[in-house]
Amino acid sequence: MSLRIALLGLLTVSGPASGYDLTKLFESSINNAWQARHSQIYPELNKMAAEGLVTVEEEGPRGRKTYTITEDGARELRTWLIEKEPSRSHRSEGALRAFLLPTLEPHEAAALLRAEAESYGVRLAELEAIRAAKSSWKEPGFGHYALDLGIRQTRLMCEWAEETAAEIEGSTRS
Amino acid sequence: MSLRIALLGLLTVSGPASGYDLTKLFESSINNAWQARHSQIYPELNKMAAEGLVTVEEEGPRGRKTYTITEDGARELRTWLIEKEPSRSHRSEGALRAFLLPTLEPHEAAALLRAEAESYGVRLAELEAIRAAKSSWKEPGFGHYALDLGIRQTRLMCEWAEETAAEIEGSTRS
DNA sequence: TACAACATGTAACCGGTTACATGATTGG
DNA sequence: CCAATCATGTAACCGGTTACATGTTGTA
Repeated sequence: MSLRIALLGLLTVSGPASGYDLTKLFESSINNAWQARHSQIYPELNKMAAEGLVTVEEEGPRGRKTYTITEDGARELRTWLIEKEPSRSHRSEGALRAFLLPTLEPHEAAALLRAEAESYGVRLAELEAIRAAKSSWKEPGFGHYALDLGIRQTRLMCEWAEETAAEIEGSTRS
Repeated sequence: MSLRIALLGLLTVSGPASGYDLTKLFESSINNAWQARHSQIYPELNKMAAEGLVTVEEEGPRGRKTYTITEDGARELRTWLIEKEPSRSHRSEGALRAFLLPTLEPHEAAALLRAEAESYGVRLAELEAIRAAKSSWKEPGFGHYALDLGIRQTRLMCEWAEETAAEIEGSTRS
């Protein structure tokens, strides 16, 4: 159900857009929260149109269909955000790796964590660059909160990996 | 592929176990990193047995099959941990919600965040209780790192929600 | 003897990925 | 004219969830 919510959200903020536009928007904006390929987006838009959550207001060249969110669609989005309590269960490859660390030799686990910390560090720098680029920019709106959250989470992973590596090395060095 | 990795990890640390045992172990240990139902676990164990990653050493009453990890299985786990670089893409309902916040009125967004902070706070207390119960306990091993990471992540969400609510309220109150 | 817990499986379905397939328009 | 990009779709497959289905053992 979350895919359609994401699409309704994008349509709310971007205004009318085609499936093609939305596919690119997915990649450029919502990417660190959710992902979807065009092969999933197109059929979903058709389903939503059939259910009246979006409408095709105009058809352009190359078969382009421009979708607009309807009142029903906006209501659906709002209801999901406010009334549906967030599901607690989630999958995280990072957490799974954390869980499996003790199956390795301590020096291997520490090395793995150092490498992970390194790569989270790189990612953190990328995200901070994006924020820096946007801050001197117009509307403080879209993706702002999600980006802030993403930066915090990435920083956390980076610090956790570093500290845990140190902890493992510390308790081994005796 | 991660399901089989998780199963191999559990078999490594728990020793030989049945599908039934593993299903319960999933719930009680690895739960905040990954989830799986018995309907997924049983077929996967059969597949892994066919591929030689685990073996059925003994069959007990009620058709109970006790699986043991093989050297091939241990190698598979180790290789995955060390050689496969973590996939960066992940889905997070929490992050999606963050992204969608600006589609709400500021006062609604702030209220939503307060409620989320509240529920993350409850969850945080639960996790800390688990850690406290385990700390005065035996082996500092299993689930330790994953639990620590889970606590940090939950605390982060709690703080982020609280601070973001305050930020939104602050910028509105003019 | 009845109920809870043990124990394993299958089938239908849903969401997501990869790959296949097609064609129109624009710019160099 | 050719290539890149715009633009939409379908089919096969995979991982995961829900529900269905069945039978055994221990214990109150």
